[in-house]
Amino acid sequence: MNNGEILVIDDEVQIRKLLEITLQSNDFLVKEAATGKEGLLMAANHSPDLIILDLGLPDESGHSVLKKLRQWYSKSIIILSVQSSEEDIVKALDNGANDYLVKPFRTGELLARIRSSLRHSASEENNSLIDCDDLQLDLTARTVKKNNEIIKLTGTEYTLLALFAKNEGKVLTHQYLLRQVWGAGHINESQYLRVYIAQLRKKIENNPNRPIHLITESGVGYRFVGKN
Amino acid sequence: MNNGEILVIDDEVQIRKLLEITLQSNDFLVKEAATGKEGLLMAANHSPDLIILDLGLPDESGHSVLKKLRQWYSKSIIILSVQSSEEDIVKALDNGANDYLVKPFRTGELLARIRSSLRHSASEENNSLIDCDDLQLDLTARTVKKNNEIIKLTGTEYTLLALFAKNEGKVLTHQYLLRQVWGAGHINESQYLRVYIAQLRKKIENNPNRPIHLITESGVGYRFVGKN
DNA sequence: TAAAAAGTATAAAGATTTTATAAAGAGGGC
DNA sequence: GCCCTCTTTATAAAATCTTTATACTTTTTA
Repeated sequence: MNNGEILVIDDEVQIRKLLEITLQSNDFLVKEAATGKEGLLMAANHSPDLIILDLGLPDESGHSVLKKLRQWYSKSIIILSVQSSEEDIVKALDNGANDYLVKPFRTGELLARIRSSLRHSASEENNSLIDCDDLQLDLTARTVKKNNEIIKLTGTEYTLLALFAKNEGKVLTHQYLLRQVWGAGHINESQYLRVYIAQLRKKIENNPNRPIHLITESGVGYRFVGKN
Repeated sequence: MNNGEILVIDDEVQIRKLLEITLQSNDFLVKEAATGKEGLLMAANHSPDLIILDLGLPDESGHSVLKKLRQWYSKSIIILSVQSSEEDIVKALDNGANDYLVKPFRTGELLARIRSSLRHSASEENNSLIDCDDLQLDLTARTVKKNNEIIKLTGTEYTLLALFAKNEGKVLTHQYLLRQVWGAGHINESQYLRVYIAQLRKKIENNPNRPIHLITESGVGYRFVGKN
């Protein structure tokens, strides 16, 4: 059996080995590259189903590799980063990374993210009907239902939720959300976002204190999870 | 067997081929046009049951084709668009498109939308009688009854209500309503709309202060709800 | 590990925008 | 002219957005 081909771009040999063993035992075909240059080459030759990219590469920064990949590669890229460099993570997400993991990571976490990303890119996500377990949103009718009851949302609330739903499973940064919903002039008004996230949770979550749909990624942004 | 005739207006030959194969193998009769001009002509000659229209046409913009079609063509139009142009999609829906698909799309998704659109317009034709709990409209006889009593509506009131009834459950934007009822030159006269909504509520709602049929979506438009 | 710092959640007050409604004025058909 | 409908105006009411204040949680530092 084969779940797909994954390219790992990382200079640390221990990490590469760990990933190789973990992924292979979960029936992924694994390719490895130790430098950015090598990684770009292998990506072009193999066109893998998913790429895991370490931001702390020696020869050229992971950011530059990410940008070069994104010029032609449209499938999922998951980045690895050390805990301290939150800024790097945000920058990478803004540059088109799909998800991130902070080192050291649990392998269960890694596999969950990989599966989520693969599932996501497989279904292409251009639905105008988005159906979670208890939540249903219809982008042409502009309606949101929870357990078949229409939920009344204000214009801003709806815009925000629709944006999340269209990017299910993916972390959206504060900057990105503020730019998309309030416009480029308001990317520093993080408080707006907090207020509206709280309002949405109050309306769509069964228990707003323990949200299962609108998840906080502290220091980075928020993530919408439909089904798990 | 024949499920109906579909006209595809798209300049990309690959897309046309893909649609032709997909649709024909699902027992639709397919006509194709590569330009807007050709598409308008074929639509007039064949009067297809549904039109699939690419917004990115070369000779005249898809929007202009859509507008010209909507001057006489009342069946379903599904638009195709590239992912980036969200503004285009909103504009097209405002101009009377029934649904949209973002390229690249899965063929399953496409077929689902086509079936949904055909089903919808079929039930619209057969049921030119629209029946809510306490409200009944007959689109061919141009009459509206509330609890079996005929309600007297002016021309504008009727046009507006019929438009709502044909789009039950869907939020209709101010722009769209103004364009459909008063014409493109009056899309800024939101006050007309408010006056007529108030008048309609006075006539069709049991309690105009707490409407259950004509729902306000503040900042966006209105939505008509038949039964709940 | 505990304290400090940074980031997040939430309610609620104030400001602004949007909507509702009545009623007066305008225009057209009979 | 009279009646009906449409358009315009004025004002009240409602809804939404923004800001403020404070409590809480997570992350970082020592």
